[in-house]
Amino acid sequence: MRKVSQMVGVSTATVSRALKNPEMVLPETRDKVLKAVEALGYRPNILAKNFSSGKTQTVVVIVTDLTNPFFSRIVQGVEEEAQKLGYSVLLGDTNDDINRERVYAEMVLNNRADGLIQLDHLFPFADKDKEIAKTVPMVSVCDAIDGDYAYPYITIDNFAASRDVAKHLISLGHTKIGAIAGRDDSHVTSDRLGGLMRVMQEHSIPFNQDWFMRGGYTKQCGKESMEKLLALADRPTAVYCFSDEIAIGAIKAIKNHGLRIPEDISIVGFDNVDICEYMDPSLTTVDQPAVDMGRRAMQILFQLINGEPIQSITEYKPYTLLVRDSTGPVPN
Amino acid sequence: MRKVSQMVGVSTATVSRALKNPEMVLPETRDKVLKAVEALGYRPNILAKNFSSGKTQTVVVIVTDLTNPFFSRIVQGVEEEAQKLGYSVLLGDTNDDINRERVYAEMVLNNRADGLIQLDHLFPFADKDKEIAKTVPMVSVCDAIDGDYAYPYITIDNFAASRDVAKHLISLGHTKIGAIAGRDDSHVTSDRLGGLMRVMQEHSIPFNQDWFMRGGYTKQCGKESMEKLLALADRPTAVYCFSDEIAIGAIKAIKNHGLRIPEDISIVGFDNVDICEYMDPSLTTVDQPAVDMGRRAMQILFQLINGEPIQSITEYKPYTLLVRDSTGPVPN
DNA sequence: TTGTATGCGTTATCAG
DNA sequence: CTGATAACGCATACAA
Repeated sequence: MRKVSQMVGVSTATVSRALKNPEMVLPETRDKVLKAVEALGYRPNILAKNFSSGKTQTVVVIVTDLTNPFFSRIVQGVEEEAQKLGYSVLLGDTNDDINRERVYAEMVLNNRADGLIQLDHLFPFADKDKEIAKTVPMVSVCDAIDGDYAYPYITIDNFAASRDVAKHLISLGHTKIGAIAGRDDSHVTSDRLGGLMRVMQEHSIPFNQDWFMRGGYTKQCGKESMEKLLALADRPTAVYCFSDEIAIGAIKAIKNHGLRIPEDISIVGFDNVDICEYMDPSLTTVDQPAVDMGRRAMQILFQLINGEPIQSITEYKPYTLLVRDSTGPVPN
Repeated sequence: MRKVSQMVGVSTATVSRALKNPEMVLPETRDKVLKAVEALGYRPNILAKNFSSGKTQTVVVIVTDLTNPFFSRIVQGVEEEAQKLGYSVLLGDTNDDINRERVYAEMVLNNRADGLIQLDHLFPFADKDKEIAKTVPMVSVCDAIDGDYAYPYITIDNFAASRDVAKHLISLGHTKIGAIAGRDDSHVTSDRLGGLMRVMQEHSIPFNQDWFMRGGYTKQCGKESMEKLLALADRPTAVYCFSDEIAIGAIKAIKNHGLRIPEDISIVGFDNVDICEYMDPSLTTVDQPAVDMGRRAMQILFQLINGEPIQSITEYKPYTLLVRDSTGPVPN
């Protein structure tokens, strides 16, 4: 910048103004400065800018598993919006490791980032940082952050979505309904389970605890859980999987077992990732607007960072039950 | 930091040394400093550190489509290694938009990042930055950067892998072999196509240009390409897809068309993403060690950033042809 | 409108 | 071994 100012014969302050507040500078001077900038190939040093301003124009996104396409689509949404708002995205794939979660959360405390988007329900900070963490801009997607915090979050109405799933299965004649959940400690899980149980109860259908499995959101977990269900003497005729990944694993287990979908067992997934349409059979699932949720999370984080007021802590996005070929009438 | 120094009664320089070069400071002083740091909850301001050092300890990863699980696994590898080496990863999902590519590439020129990992073969910088770009630490994965550059890259021997695929199909009796490529302008494509054609030639099998389709690496493109092949009067009995995503789309098209795999048409994929094993039929594919490739790219980038010598521009990783159920004997 | 001067937090240099 | 001080590049308050 000094070189530019010398070349034009003005002060560095003028150069700075010409670039950042063009209207504060004579058009004539401005043009000369811009020409010199061009000629010298000057690039503002963002490090200095950040240092001086105390802002990084960067946000951290914490995700447990980037290979889950539902999460990667949310990240895409976050990033798209971040770029529009002039922010960069630091990726934090934790691989379910709590220590890495801490590392990424610390980035906000260290001024490496201005805010945090959590695609999980865990409070990512260490206990000793609890207090200071209350002041950091953070938004979560899908679920509220565990504990007594007031961070905003974007989600869908999991309870209502589950009711729709339950009604769909019951309308097909199913009464022996099982479920495979991803985690056993999140609101998402309890809301989805709650919606399912409520509707079953309304129809006087008993809920069999033996048909409720818990594990991760992965294909592998889905396969293992389904294998356990298949080993039961009395099996469910429909299984509601709390993610498409789980459903994919479950379907594999069922086919390995020599059974057909949906003739022998109906399967419902959750998320509506791309692959659902390409599955055989195509997967009945609940569509979550992943990209939109990511975008919206970034918008709200932006407001938080800039001290703007937030309308509401919880923001619900629309969901849709997509009935495809993996669900069918109950077998006789 | 000033507070800490005042509390202990030393200078800020001593505090800095106690934290960064503990051996340069009396153990006694050091302990006092560390205690004060703890007591005051002092956190080094990374912005200031970066500014002072001119380094960001950050790298940018440019990826065209994060939802492709092959890419997201490479990114996972990059990130894992980056964290080990003390670096953060700025994510740059370009969605095939050349402008976004530029934006991310500029981050290195602006001192927002110290290096760049390109998961694509495009030269990401604008023409005007061509010269300066030659000095930036950059590594690519899968393919060499287009143009006359000497950036290191990590890949597999695509030519040899394709030869293995071709031999496998020919050993099953196939002579009518088609292919669906992702792009028509990369080394990856020409190497894979070259390996296939070479082996066919060695077996005096003609290569039919009508059976060679080009498009993106997506499921959608795979489906569309396959539909065109199916519409042909004379169809291939085996189709080699240059990504698993393409293969998934192709399989859907074949099933929609009422044909069976592999009884009517054999399908080979590429990459060995997780879903391959869960497909019906499970997908014959070429395994690429995605996580390793990402890790290694980060290691080499690290060397580049630190001015260490690179052994070789090209680094080949081992691949494996995994024969599963989507390939079978040629139909009569 | 423009120039001068200062500060941001850390590290490095040099002196003590 | 430790203290004082300069320097990094930019933005801005204040002066002219």
